[in-house]
Amino acid sequence: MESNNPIIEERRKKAQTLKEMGVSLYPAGYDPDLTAAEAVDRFGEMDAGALEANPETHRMAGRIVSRRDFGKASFVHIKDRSGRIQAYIRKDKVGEEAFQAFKLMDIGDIVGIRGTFFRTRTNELTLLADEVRLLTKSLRPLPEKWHGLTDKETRYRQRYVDLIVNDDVQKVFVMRSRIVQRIREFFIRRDFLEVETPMMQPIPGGATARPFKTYHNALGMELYLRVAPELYLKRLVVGGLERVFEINRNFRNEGVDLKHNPEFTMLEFYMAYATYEQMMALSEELFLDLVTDLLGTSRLEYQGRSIDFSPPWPRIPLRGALQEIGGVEEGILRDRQAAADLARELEIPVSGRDGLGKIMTKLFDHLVEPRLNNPTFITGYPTETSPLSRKSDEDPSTTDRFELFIGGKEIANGFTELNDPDDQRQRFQRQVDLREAGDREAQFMDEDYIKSLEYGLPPTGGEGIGIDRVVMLLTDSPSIRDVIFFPHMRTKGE
RNA sequence: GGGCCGUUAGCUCAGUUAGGUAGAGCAGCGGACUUUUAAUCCGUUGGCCACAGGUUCGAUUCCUGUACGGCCCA
Repeated sequence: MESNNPIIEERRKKAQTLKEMGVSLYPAGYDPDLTAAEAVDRFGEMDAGALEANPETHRMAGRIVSRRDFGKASFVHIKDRSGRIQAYIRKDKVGEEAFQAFKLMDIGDIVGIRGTFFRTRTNELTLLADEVRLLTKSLRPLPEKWHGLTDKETRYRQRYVDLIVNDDVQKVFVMRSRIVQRIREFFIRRDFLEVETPMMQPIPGGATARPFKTYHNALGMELYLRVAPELYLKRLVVGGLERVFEINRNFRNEGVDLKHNPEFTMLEFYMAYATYEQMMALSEELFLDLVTDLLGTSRLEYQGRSIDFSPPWPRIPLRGALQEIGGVEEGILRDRQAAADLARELEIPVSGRDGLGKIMTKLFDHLVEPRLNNPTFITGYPTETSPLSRKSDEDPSTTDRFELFIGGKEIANGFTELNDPDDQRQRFQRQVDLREAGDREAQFMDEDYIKSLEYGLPPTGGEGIGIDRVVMLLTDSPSIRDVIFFPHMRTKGE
């Protein structure tokens, strides 16, 4: 395809020459005994004299990321999983033949270097090579050292290049891994069981979203990629597992933007005998644990704004938030027509089948959500838009449900679970009616789930947290694509 | 889905004001150089200007469409 690229041609020539010299281009394995970070740990405090007196020899391996040549010597930086370290290769140390071979190695090649440590005149800890071995020949040129790779399309499509060149990228994904690990520990410590439930479901349930459809040949049936694990996890609570959580992928057939990728990672957890109020308290604990452990403070900077995680976090009913923060008059929130008129004024599309509750949530998304910077719970979601939540004992038009907003983004959604099978059937039926009226996001009737409720789901609190968005917050990333290794993009024709 | 913007060397970018078939830095290649770190110095190669049409004597430049991307809105 790019065989006419002169740089690649040049590298293939070098590879050929190396081969002819008897150098293997792709030897098997190596045996490094030290990483860059370990080298700094072990020798970072030693001064030039102490290092000189230290005869320890080590083998290190990594990719050459920079190179400064002299006639009979060269400085390179190699990069391994822990960081970068400089090495100094001298002809008189490695020998004539090896130095000839080294001259044919490029930025991008992966090498193994054995030697002792010393300090340069500029005091940089450096590995003085007595052996350099080619471990993998690289045929493609890397982006330049100074500006690096900034083109977003290339960064996402060729994440491997992004990772080689942009050190901060790896930091984001290391943080992502730590966040997930810390979340696991948090729940396991509280006697939750980590479980896995179907990603392919005959009836996609648990969230209001359009699913992806697929087909199972042997079973001869249509399946959907799950939009949420919720209904399966609650079946497990029916089965007596009482405290379960799952961290896994959900799939939603919707657009791609700064906050949405068609597949994303969700944490859901369910706790028998808990209420949505306890779930809110648990959320505060979880986030405080994450932020203090991983960032060392209860405050973080996100896109230039400071977010303070110190509990307790405000809990504001949806209606109240619309009035106090959104500036909507109370009367409008009692009258479907008035609310719909306001929405249209704000250029928010309203469908004829939207009830007052649905319109209120649309107004909320527009007027209030972007302004909730510090962690805030919004409660009292309309029953109409909450088909799996328990109705409030005080006001059956609302539910025992909350959403958590941080940094102007929806981060979590939790509620006291609806465990009355007859009520659940009616709620599903309402969704089915909406679907028949043309709402492609409406949910399906799930008879087996109702059956499970008929066996008895204990009073239970449940919650879902969007992991990608949490990672965005803790890594100060503006786009969800920055926290997903391979975000979805259109394939490019050749 | 709609609007605006972008796509020029491996990478980062100029150039197109008012049409005359392209330039820099880095990387590469050749040479000098055994403590550099954006190494330095001398020399030098490299382009289907995203793709397809149109206008024109002539298009990277103007027009239309397509693809992909970015940002904003829904």
